[in-house]
Amino acid sequence: MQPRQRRKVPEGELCAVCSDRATGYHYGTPSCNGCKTFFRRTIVSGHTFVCQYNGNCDVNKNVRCACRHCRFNKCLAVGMDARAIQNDRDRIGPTKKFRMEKRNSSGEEDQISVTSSSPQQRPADDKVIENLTGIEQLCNTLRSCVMVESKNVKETLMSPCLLYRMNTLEPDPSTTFRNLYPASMEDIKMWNIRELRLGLEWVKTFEEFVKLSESDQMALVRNFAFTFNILNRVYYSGDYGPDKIVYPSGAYILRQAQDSVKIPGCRSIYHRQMDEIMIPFRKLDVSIHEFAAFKAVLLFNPDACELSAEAKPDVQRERTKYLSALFYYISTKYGLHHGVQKYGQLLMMAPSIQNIIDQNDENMQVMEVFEHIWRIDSFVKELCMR
Amino acid sequence: MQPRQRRKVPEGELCAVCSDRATGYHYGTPSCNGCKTFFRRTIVSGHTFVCQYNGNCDVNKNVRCACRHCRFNKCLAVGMDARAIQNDRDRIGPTKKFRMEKRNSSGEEDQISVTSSSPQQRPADDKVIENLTGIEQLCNTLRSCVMVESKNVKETLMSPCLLYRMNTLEPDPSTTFRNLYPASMEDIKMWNIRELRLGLEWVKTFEEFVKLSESDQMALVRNFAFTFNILNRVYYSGDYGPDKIVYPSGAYILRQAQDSVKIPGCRSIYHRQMDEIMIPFRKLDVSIHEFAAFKAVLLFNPDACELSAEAKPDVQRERTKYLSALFYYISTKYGLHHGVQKYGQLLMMAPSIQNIIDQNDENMQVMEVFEHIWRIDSFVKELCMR
DNA sequence: GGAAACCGGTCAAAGGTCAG
DNA sequence: TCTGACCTTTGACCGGTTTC
Repeated sequence: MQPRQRRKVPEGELCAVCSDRATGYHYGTPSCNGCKTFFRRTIVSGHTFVCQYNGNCDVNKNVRCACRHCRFNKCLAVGMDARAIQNDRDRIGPTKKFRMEKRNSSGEEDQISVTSSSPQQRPADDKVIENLTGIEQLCNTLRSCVMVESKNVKETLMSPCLLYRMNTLEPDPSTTFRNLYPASMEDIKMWNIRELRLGLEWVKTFEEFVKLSESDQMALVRNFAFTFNILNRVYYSGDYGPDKIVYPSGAYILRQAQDSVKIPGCRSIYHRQMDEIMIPFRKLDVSIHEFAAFKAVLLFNPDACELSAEAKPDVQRERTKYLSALFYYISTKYGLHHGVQKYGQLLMMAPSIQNIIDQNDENMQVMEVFEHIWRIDSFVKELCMR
Repeated sequence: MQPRQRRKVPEGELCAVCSDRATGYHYGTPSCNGCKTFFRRTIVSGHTFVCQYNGNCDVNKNVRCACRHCRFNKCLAVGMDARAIQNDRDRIGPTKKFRMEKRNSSGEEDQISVTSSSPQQRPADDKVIENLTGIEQLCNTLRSCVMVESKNVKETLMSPCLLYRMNTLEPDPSTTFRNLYPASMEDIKMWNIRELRLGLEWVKTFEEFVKLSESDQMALVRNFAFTFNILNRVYYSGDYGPDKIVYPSGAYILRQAQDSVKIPGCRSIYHRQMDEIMIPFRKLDVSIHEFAAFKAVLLFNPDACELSAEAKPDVQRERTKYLSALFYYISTKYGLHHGVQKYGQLLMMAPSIQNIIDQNDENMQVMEVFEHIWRIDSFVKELCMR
């Protein structure tokens, strides 16, 4: 078992799911015997339930059996973690009637249950996710550090990765939260540049990325830079409701963008960032692990414009690697049936994101036409102009 | 469930109410299935009965149904405890075993549902795929039929679906293959219109689509029409190598589009249709089942522009339905490990497709500016112009 | 080494189903 | 309609393993 913290459940502690008396910490959450068993059975069987009502049924001791969909959702919501479910209890004991005899040739027997894991696969996938998550957290620290802005894109790609030299960096007070205030054009520009620079440091942590030729690196980065920017902006936005994107500094953008940040001739894409990315992320309850893996999938885009034909197979292979890791992470956490749905829904956010990025590109073209008014930073230009 | 004690009912114990064979302790009293169920239903429904006689009717196995008043009184008299009755539970779905009609010697599917359970599971998914495939094949026949072009989009959406009236239609000789030849602008226009009309017939086969309001139908259709067009074009293109898209008539488009079909000011998107859709489809060996399900996923886009907020949840639910069905189809066919990869790769084609569609939209804008030269068909305009 | 904590397994007894 | 044989689901309890 994982080194889960062993704690004593306080006398009188209640089940986080149904408020019955908790019998201990089960799957990481104080819970009663009923909810504990219900959660395990649901994961192991892979059952998926459909709410007969609106998906917001009450769950308490008296009615906990009334809607299995909402009960299971509550289990997940209060933090029950399916990874604490053990599937190989019979490693020594001969209690189990039938053992999965062997996976010779066909290998089809693992079609259905998550529990019959392919042993060589999951540890590797876990490692991948763990690694991505670590990088993600480093990134979150770097976001609030002083970053020199002297280098251009190519120079930055060639330089050693800042994420591994964080001890040499100092916090930047202009990034820290004081209070909410409407973002100015300057705020938005500052955060764009900062996030794009962060993105360059981030991509350098991928071994397979660094192996690519300079021009292939540029192709992937130019394809991905603004996606990285927008995804981080909305994912790490403070949650002040569905109508505000809030930067770490407290600067916010409203659904109906303030006049001061509107650009004539450009269609606002902020409301779409909220409706099609921020809200779905929150609804899907995307964890930092899933978020990091999703970004890796998007970075390794074999269809990136100007990517060389030679690099495509490698890029595709990396994408597949992160897709698999993401799937195993999600299906282990949520069970196969729910996992399949969450995985599908997450991936199907990609076309909407692409569409928003395309709209942004178009806006940049417009801004370029009025260059004398809306000067686009040269760094941003290098990364985002076609 | 508050079992007072864990005890087994002794062999040959009789029902305390009617002296039938007891199946266990129910509500604190050894009783038969009939009296157990009768007691619960009476309590839950709140019915009160009146005795037709003197209130002292005999209650035994043979006459226990004669007087419900006296049966219920006896239940109480022998100690059945209404406090052991619980609240309503969730539905559990069909309990009768059903056989898969497919003949399959390997007996593997017994793993899946030895005893069936919740309403939506694999058999439902199979049905979904089967249904989509049937429609897909009807579509392929309709593609080569004479189609009147008199109606506009809304009228077409209101009319009965042609796919169910194919016997009234005649083959259109202009669609049949004679020989390969370079497509003219007229060929391309003709096939665009034909495929878009086909798309309107196709969407009408979706029950959930037809249920939507007129404006929501329009939102989905306008979002999806050109995707349907391009996907069918490349999926059903004859395979004459990676550099040709070939219409059923034999008209072909080259990777480097012929001058005759180039539009000044517009970026060619044909090579991208080949590289990012046609070739991946072939590499992934996408079957007609998978292709049909993938299109259904793309049709039900909850982020479609101008889709009403009320319709979003329904659209999302449909998307999830087809995502699940697609996954189960693929994972059954390829096994979990390879299935996950194929599923992920297929879904991740969506952003590239979106990008191509966006480029096409932009081209349409350009064409519109030169309207006097490139007249866009009004039907196409209705479906594809923003 | 022993107690505490939490894992999965068990099965009597709840509720749900659907021909008859 | 109501009934009840037959089905699934539930959860208190148990033994085993791991962690202090």
